[in-house]
Amino acid sequence: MTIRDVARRAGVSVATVSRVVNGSKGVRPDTKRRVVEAIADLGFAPNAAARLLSGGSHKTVGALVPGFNDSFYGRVIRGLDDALASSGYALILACSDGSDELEESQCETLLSKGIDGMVFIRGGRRTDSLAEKAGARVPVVSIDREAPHGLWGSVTSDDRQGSFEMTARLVSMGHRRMAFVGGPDYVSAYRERFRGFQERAESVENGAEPLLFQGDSRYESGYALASDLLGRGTRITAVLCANDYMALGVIRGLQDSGVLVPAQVAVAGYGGEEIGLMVRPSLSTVSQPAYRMGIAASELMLDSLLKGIGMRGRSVTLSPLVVERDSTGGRRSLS
Amino acid sequence: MTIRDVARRAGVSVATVSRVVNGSKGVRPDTKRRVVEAIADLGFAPNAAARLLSGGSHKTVGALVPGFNDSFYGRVIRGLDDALASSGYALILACSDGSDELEESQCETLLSKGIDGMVFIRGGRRTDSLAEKAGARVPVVSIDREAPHGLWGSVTSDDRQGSFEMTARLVSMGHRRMAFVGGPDYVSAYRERFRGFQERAESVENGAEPLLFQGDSRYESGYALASDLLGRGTRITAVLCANDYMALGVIRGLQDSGVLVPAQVAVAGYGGEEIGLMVRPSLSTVSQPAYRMGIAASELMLDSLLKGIGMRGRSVTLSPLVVERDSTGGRRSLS
DNA sequence: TCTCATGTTGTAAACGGTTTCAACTAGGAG
DNA sequence: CTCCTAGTTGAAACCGTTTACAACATGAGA
Repeated sequence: MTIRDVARRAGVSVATVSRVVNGSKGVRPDTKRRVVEAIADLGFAPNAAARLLSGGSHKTVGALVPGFNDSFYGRVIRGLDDALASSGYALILACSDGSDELEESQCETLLSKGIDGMVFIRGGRRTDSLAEKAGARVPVVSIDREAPHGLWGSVTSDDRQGSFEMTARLVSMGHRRMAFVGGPDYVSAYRERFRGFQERAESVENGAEPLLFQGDSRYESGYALASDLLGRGTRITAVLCANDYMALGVIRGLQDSGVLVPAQVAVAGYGGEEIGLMVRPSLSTVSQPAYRMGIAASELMLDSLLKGIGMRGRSVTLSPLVVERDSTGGRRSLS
Repeated sequence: MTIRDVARRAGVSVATVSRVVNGSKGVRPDTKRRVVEAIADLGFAPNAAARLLSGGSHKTVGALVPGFNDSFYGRVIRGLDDALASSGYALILACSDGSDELEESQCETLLSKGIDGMVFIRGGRRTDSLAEKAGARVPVVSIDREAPHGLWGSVTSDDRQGSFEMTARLVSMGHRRMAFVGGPDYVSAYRERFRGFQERAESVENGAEPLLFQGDSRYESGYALASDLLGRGTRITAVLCANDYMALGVIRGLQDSGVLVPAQVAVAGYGGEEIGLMVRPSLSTVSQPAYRMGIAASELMLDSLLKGIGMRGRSVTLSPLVVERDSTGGRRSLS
């Protein structure tokens, strides 16, 4: 079933069929009708590979996602897709499931589909080198991960600021001894979140090292760390976690040890996951502008695709929003 | 940068380069070395479109996902991807975001990438007609949605059975007046879940119509329906929801009205979402074998792709698992 | 030396579209 | 009637690969 079959059936040349299929003008109405009929009769659908080969583009951007557990990814994807779609571009995804090897092969898979651009969302240990390789072929934007030396486009939210502000809120509520539950070190976002915490906490703890507990970003690790938090000599009154799932884990862990949240210990998360509204106590968190990050990444991408603007050094940083809910709400401000 | 450039640089013909690139044998070692060097020097990467056009296949399957809020989708995707990858197939995704129009265009996008097969996960009102169109081009499998007249492959879990069993558990715990919170009617899974509930509940309620409250599958609708549940004359002691998010909403709604869960009203969800473990009371639910559903769908697909087995009438039904946790645990069995 | 099998390499024809350019048509102006 | 222009249409080149087949070289066996 090729364009030639259609041409034969309609009694015209392949060029004419191509024109009809692509809506080019310069085809007489009745000729066009004949062709359209032939297409319908034969159920013809143009071969994408041939089309792509012969000059065109798929008008498609690929995105590599670590997984779908965090609603963050879903919101980013919606932003990406909405903005790309309005310029006629499509988005296809591949899932690395947080594995470094898988990430590499999935990246190759996407690239081999003839995509026009590539978006990396967060990613793992080796994502930078992948992005560099991909960058040699198509424009690249990374989301929620800093591009080393500004080698490609990046969209982040100001994790340091968000963390700083949330910590400041905790301090203003009277907390003096606080702990941070961190995530894997190779995620720049997690490092920044600790930095923001550190910067605000330090000034209030008279030189005591800010307490850092290392988690793996999942609920279970938060749950497990709860007992470590309690085991400390100094009494911790507030905990900021590098993401919402660990925060939930910490809350459950504390509760299962008989500690009241927020009355005895305040707990805050980071990310603005929707689940934070569905739990009791509802979770205080720093909400990431995920949807807008997707939009911003698309805009960077479209600048490059449509206007040929290079990616080098282009980066956008959005501001997160501190959302106070019940998990930090038990204490009244002492100031 | 084409195969011709490489050929020129290595001083061989394009055929030889192609042989080296594809690892075909019949190339002298030193010739091969020269070609490999030329490829490395030039940074050559074969053009996928040309490759695809000239006989090959991408070895790629596409999947259409409604969204990424439910962890169900993530688990299915992992199953799909794992099983496909072990046969050398890749998976690419597109997200319909629950919108019917978007679903159509995304489907077209995937198809136009030259995929070898198509998987529909759940889907919306118009998914069947889309699947039919897609089925004319490539093998199709639908997950968690029945294929009308067995026109293409389908993998479901036995929603009626799961619902029936959970209801039976509630009955055996002494509940006599129960309600069901349903989801959108066009999702066959939701209809089946109601049927299972109905079948078991009827026999215990002396001919009273089983109570059905219609939700939209989201947390908020569950929350909103909680007051309706309370408004009933008859006192409801147990609620089964068509999915976990609505169940969480119902629980929060009841709690906010001062009703104790599970002491006064037992609430169960459906789906086995991971979030069910992170809330208090932890959520009783019917766990869907999502990962295994992904695996099963891949197997159907690979049967068709590798062995040429037709899809018509092929369907797999897996058994869900009743998971009792705290949200139904307050009552002791009266039997 | 001739023949033949074997191993290596090159030529050219697909694959299914898009697009350039030339050719043809019809109609209006001069 | 001739010339020119605008509107349609078709022939053929091209996109970058794979692969069937032909061609050639080499060494062994007769």
